[in-house]
Amino acid sequence: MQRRLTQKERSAATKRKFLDAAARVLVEAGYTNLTTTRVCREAGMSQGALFKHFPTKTGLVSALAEDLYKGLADEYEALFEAEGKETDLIRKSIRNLWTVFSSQRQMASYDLTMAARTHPELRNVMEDAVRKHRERIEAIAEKIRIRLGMEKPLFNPLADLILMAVQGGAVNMLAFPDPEATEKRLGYLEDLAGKAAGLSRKGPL
Amino acid sequence: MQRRLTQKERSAATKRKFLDAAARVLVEAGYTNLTTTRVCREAGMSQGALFKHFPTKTGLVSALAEDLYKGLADEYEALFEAEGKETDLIRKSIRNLWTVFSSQRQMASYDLTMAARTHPELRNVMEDAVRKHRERIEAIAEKIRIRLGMEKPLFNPLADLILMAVQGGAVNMLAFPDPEATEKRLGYLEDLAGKAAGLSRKGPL
DNA sequence: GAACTTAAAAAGTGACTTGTCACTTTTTAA
DNA sequence: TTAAAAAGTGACAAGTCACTTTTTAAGTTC
Repeated sequence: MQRRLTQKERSAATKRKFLDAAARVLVEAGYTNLTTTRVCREAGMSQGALFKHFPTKTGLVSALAEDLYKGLADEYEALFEAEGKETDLIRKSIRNLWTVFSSQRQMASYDLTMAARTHPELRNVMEDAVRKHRERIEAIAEKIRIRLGMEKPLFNPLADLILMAVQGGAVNMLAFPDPEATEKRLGYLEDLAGKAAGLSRKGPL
Repeated sequence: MQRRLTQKERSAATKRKFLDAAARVLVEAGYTNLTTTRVCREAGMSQGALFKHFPTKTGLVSALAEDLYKGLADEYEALFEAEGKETDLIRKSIRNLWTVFSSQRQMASYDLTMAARTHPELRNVMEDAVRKHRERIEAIAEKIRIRLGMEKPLFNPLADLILMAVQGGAVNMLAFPDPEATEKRLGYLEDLAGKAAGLSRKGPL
């Protein structure tokens, strides 16, 4: 027997339903097809309910953007924690980064990023979300640096480049998947990082 | 006195007008706001004229995608040719790549890329255009490799990584510009490439 | 449990979308 | 010169969009 929900719970649950539905629509159909009508259908709710909780479509999309980026950083942190104190940290960190940046959720985020470019209100929200997201990723990178015992002047540029490359690889891959080429390029990245780390005692790369 | 145009010329000129107008709309307003009405207004032509030359919106957008990618590769080739036999080829090649990949035209292409993800017909066209584009860029990379006298096993992974990183940097920059961070990261890339090239006589990186 | 408040559903509304159609103007060919 | 073909016009049909208004149901308070 299901206990009856309070208004607050009902409200929160409905909001969540809409955000999850919107994320699914975004992944499946892209921002072009992210209509309020479709989100409502996906959520199994009415238009009225949507506009009660998110007075404008921009409001919904902004909330979605924040939710997506929070989820991405959470996921990366969880993957990092799950590694424990294992060896081969560099390789695994790159794989983790790749896992996150090639996910459906990231794809949805890129879709929103492109939309935000010409949508000032959404843009402001996303600029903020992206900055916070980046800070969380950099915080993890710093932990990795300490574990590896690498110096900042060597590690930081390397980490920056790896992040750039993973992002570039991901945006390509998400649009036009090519698993073989992707795997090859990930290998290059791992080699580079491995060599650079190996050289760390002998001076900068 | 303006000489009369043949039908072929008239037709070609009009098509070009629509393609250029569509590109401008795409850059200024994004794919979300790329409507046939707006393209016609921008081109100073009627709706009927547009649909005479491009029977569907998808047709117009597909033609636009091909046109954009062709323009991007042309631009990169032109920059490469303009370099002549100068020194500092690596640094300049990275800058050239960056120039192309951070251009308005590239931004428009990314917008279309995201749209194509959930638009099968456009997707097919773009997959093709992107492949051709990549081949042209790789052909130039090969010329650079020969000039540098580097071995393929060293150069090709490096070039791949640089391309990935430039793409990643560009997609970030186009959406959320940060000239300072961008310049810093470009510097990292140049350092990496320079060091790798410098090591080429002593074996792989 | 009656009175009140909030949530959700149902049924609009007007603006905007792609694509069409009947018609005019320009170019070509005989 | 004239008939046919091609290019271009602009109003409009059919449908979808974001959002509102009206009605019903659920939850809260006295």
